[in-house]
Amino acid sequence: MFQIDLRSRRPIYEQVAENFKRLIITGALKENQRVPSVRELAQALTVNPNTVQKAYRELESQGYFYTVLGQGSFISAPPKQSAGASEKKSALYGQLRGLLHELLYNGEDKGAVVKFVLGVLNQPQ
Amino acid sequence: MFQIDLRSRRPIYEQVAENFKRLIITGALKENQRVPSVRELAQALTVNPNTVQKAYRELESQGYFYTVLGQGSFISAPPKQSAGASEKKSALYGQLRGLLHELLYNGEDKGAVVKFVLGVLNQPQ
Amino acid sequence: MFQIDLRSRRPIYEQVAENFKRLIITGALKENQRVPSVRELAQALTVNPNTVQKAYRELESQGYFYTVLGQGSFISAPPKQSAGASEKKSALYGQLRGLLHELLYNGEDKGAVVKFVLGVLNQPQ
Amino acid sequence: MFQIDLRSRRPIYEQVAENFKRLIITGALKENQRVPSVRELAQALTVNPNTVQKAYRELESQGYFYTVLGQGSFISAPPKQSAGASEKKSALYGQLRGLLHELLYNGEDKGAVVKFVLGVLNQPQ
DNA sequence: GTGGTCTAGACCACG
DNA sequence: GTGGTCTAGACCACT
Repeated sequence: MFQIDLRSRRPIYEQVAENFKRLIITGALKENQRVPSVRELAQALTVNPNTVQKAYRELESQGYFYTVLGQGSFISAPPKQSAGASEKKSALYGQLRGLLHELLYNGEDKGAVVKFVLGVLNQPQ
Repeated sequence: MFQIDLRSRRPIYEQVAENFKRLIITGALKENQRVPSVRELAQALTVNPNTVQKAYRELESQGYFYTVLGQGSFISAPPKQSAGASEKKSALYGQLRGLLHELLYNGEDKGAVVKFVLGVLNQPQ
Repeated sequence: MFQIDLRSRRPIYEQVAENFKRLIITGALKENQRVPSVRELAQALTVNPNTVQKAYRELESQGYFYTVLGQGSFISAPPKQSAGASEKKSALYGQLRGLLHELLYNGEDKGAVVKFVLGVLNQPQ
Repeated sequence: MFQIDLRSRRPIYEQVAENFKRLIITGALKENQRVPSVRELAQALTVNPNTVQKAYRELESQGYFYTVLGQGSFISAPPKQSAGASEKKSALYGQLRGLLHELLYNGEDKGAVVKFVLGVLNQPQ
């Protein structure tokens, strides 16, 4: 499904959660699709089941997963426009600003950045 | 100078370093400008001098600061275009792609994103 | 494992790091081998764990060690031939030139130096 | 005469001493040649006279300089073969071994190293 | 048990 | 006064 880097300073459970978020956000995992069970994934990644469990709990609490008792975990629908959404989006915009500044600071050409952004935004989901 | 969140899970020294990086890449701190002494900043933030020291040390090892013995720490010049730079830039582009996807996933309009990006890129440094 | 000189002007953490580098570049410590835990080594050297930690941290940031959370620190693989490598090698050559001049200045015979160099280079790793 | 790097972590007085040693060892400064006065050199390098003074003291105590009261400092003759010499040479050989290992560890070719060493040793002093 | 963070407080070298 | 080192001791997150 994906690889985790045991050597990374980042906790494994965060890496697992991050990977799921990425797959969901990019559309690789669709709404209501079933995800592997904790034990299956733990075995596949050769990590402790507790670690995967922790990742799933986090994903569920952040609204990316939902769980049906006895059936497993599933991908949630994308968020509706709610009160908290604009708050989250402004946080994302803040990160985006920082990233753009960092690219410029590292000598990247503005045109290249714009081109890249347009390329990403226009690719079909 | 800036605020840190003592309650955050993020280590204090990382927050300090992150804030300095932000101020440097956005151009708020200029080349060769002196930064507060370890003791001064520690007092201002009400943290232990060792903690600030750790942040400064990291900033120095990453090339953002340089130190003159007995005189203090100073802002380094922006990185030259070296061989390692492209590696760093591709990492930044990877983060950028993820961020753009996340904005779209949260229902943000493509036009608004493009507008924001152009706004950031065109503002005078 | 090795000895450090508590009286030396050289910081303890640098001595520790230096010793590990020596063991790594001479091949005494192999890739992926586990190194003593911070606490173990601190006890063995009768220094503070923070001091050993600092050494390990530096070795990690310089690419000699890698860390697996909750499991310990390990020896990294030798560096790939990257762009920055030639820069480092030319620095080493500069030191080598100085060292050779110093040997000659101290009256050492050229033949003896050459013999020594060939001996070191040809010994099996 | 030479440049010092104020940004280096290395103390200025050590840099000054090191530079003199280098010039003496490579034969750029000859026996009995007069060196600049402390004040002259301090002005030329724009550093504190105390710092230059400290460097000169160190060079004198290590036998590279000798001082004639009221006339200034001069370059000493190369060391005769004394009891301490072999001790120093074995230390230099130790450093040499380390340097050679480090070059190999960084992927340098043995032939290139040998060629470099021969080149340095055969160049006229 | 592992590494990582933080504090309090002391001492040193450098300029 | 500046950064740098070190200790003792506490607490936390991860596996």
